[in-house]
Amino acid sequence: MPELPEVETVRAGLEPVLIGRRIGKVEVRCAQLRYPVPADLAERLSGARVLNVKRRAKYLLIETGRGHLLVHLGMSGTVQIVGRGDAPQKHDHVDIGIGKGQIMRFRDPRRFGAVLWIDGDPLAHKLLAHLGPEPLLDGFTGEQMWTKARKRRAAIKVFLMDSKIVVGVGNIYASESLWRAGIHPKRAVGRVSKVRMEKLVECVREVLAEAIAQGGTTLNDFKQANGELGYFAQDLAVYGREGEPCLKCKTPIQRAVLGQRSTFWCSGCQG
DNA sequence: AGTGCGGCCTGTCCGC
DNA sequence: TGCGGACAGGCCGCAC
Repeated sequence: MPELPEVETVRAGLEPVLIGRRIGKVEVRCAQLRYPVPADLAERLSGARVLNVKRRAKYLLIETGRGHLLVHLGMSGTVQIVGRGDAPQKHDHVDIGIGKGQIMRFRDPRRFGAVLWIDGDPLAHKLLAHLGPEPLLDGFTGEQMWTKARKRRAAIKVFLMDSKIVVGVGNIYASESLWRAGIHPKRAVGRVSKVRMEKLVECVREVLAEAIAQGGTTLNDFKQANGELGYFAQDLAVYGREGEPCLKCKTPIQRAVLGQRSTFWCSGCQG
């Protein structure tokens, strides 16, 4: 489910609730996620104070006085703040007591997500150490993208979704950004000019920022930390619109599978 | 080194 | 109504 805007929306929702709270009871009902939830999570976490709620790529990093709790939402994960009396449902795998009768609850039907503990510097962790730049920060530039694209033949859309190139751009926002930039998703990345790469970087930034402003994209099950839905779905120009008219030129939107993922584009606007 | 694919899971929807 | 298959927002690890 969640790409960067969705994870950032969750982060922003958790931040004011969690900072300063002391972690209480930790209950792991199902430890078989993408990676096993550490057996000693409760003993490491219980009693720790939350200092910060951070994000790197699509990873949530909850900083405590003892270390970091890493949460990844995978395809179907949500994190909700609920009351202690709120009975867990089938896929509510991890509950973390946060005081004031509240629980931070991790739900993930498909179990592609992760809940891990990190001692020391989280950026040195194996999962985070080799990630590319954050798309909304200065390290993400057309120049840098263009340089990395030299002599590569991969499709620009697949390249854009490579976390070593840039993080956080998933399947929805890759199609959306390429439509805005007027670049065909199948174009070999080594044949995209520097100028068009700069345009693409600008479009990625715009799309992500607008999606964050709308609270993310809810297609099926995405929810913000407070249970609200995300409203960017109504602003999607190509994703999920196969056969419908392009918003700019009325050409029917095309769909194909690229790198095993559904890809949407307008053959009129994207050369 | 770059590329392409299998696999991890459950739920939903569609055609027969 | 039931059943098989395709598909779904992510991403690691492995072959070539």
